[in-house]
Amino acid sequence: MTKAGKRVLIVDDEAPIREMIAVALEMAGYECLEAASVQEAHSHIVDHKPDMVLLDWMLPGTSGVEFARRLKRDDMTAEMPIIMLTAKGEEDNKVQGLEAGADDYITKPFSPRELVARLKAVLRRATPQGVEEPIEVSGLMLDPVCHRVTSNSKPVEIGPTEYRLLQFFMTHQERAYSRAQLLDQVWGGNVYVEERTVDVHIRRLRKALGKAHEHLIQTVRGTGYRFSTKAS
Amino acid sequence: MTKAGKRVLIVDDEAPIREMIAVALEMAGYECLEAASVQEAHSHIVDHKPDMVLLDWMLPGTSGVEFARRLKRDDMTAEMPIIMLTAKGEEDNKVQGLEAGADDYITKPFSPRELVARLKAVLRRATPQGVEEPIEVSGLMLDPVCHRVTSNSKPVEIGPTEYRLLQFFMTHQERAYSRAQLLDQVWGGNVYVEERTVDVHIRRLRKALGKAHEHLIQTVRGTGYRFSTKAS
DNA sequence: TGCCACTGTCACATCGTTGTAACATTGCAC
DNA sequence: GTGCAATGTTACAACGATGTGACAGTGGCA
Repeated sequence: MTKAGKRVLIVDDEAPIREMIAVALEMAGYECLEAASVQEAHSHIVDHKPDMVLLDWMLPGTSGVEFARRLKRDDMTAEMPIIMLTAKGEEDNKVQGLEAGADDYITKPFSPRELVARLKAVLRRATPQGVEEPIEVSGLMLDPVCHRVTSNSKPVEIGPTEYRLLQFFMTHQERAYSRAQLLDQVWGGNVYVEERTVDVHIRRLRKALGKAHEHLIQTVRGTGYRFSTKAS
Repeated sequence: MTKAGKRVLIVDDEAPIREMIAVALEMAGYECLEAASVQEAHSHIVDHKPDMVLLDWMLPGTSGVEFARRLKRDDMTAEMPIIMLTAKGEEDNKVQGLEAGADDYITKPFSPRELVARLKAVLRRATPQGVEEPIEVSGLMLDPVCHRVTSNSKPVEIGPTEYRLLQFFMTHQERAYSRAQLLDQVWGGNVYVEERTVDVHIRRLRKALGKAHEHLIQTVRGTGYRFSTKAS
């Protein structure tokens, strides 16, 4: 699953565009499914469980946005990353698209290179599929299903960013990450945020974890941070 | 390498613009090279091997796109990230630019802040981290991934410089290095520090390693130091 | 509309690290 | 052994990196 090319479902009513995208993705090592309509897309999703969806804005019948919203509402597909495609000049749609739950947004026309890059970024960010097990480290527990964190059974109140940060750390223990890497992994590749912002969120996270567990997040001077149970 | 300011080549035929960009980047800690033409750019690339290129769309002679394409075709420069600059209203160029291999695309006028942010993001993405294996020598272990050193499984507290020094030694065992060579390799070529500074850091490193492993760092009188498992 | 949670950024405080000098010790040549 | 140069050791001030609190902007929600 990690090694094998991920399955990407391409939903667009124009065959040539689908084809072009498919070729580009296959060259990059992805496996492609194509759908011209929402109905077709739906059956592909049920049958083949793609790892992500490339969704055109304009579709006959149900619009792309509506479909995206539907996918996000359904438990079965809520975790599936979506990239929306839209024609030039409809930049305004961006907001709607992202609000509907899309993970990224590309304006047509786009280069294959850009497409693959964004797709990679989105997939990288996407949480591993399947049943997500709670992670527990010496009394600190993060439950992805309930989206909840407890420290020695006491609930920990943290914002979304701190949650993602903690989740990343708990799924990548012991390893040191630079601020830049954390921005990539936790914030997403294409945002422009100061590196110092990471420090602030680290601080917030530590504070929320309290004395019981703040030591798990270690500063690696001159490099970044690390989540580790071993003393530094 | 990571720490040192990256070298950025600015290619634009208008001197004031180049200058403005250069000032912004230098304030952000980057080293700038400027070129007014493709020819000039080319020789800069050959001579100074910049880490990335800021390329104006409009250039006398060979166009920016053409130059970008050329860079991507050449093995030597294929990996070099490119950000294209273009005047407002030429949005259509975006596709061509990205297809030519540009990694990002900025529309003039832009804020220095945006420029630096994007540049950072592109550089971040372009620097892949290799899979680095831990190195172990008779109970002394250095793990580059975790950025951690242990002596017989007990953590060793050292600063960044001592860490780099130890890493260098462990990847270059048995060989004697002069203070000058160590400054070159560990501190980086273009810094001026007293050679005696090396002695101090050697001392700090030995102290941190403790009796168990300090003997691995041997003094080569009249020459420098050596990391060796054999007794001197 | 106003409230509230969250985010990103800044300014300032704090702490670790760094390079250097000054002095102590060692080893070698004579 | 003596003298000298090389190296070990320590202390310290300057600097840079990180911690910390405050703030304004944003968007959701009642």
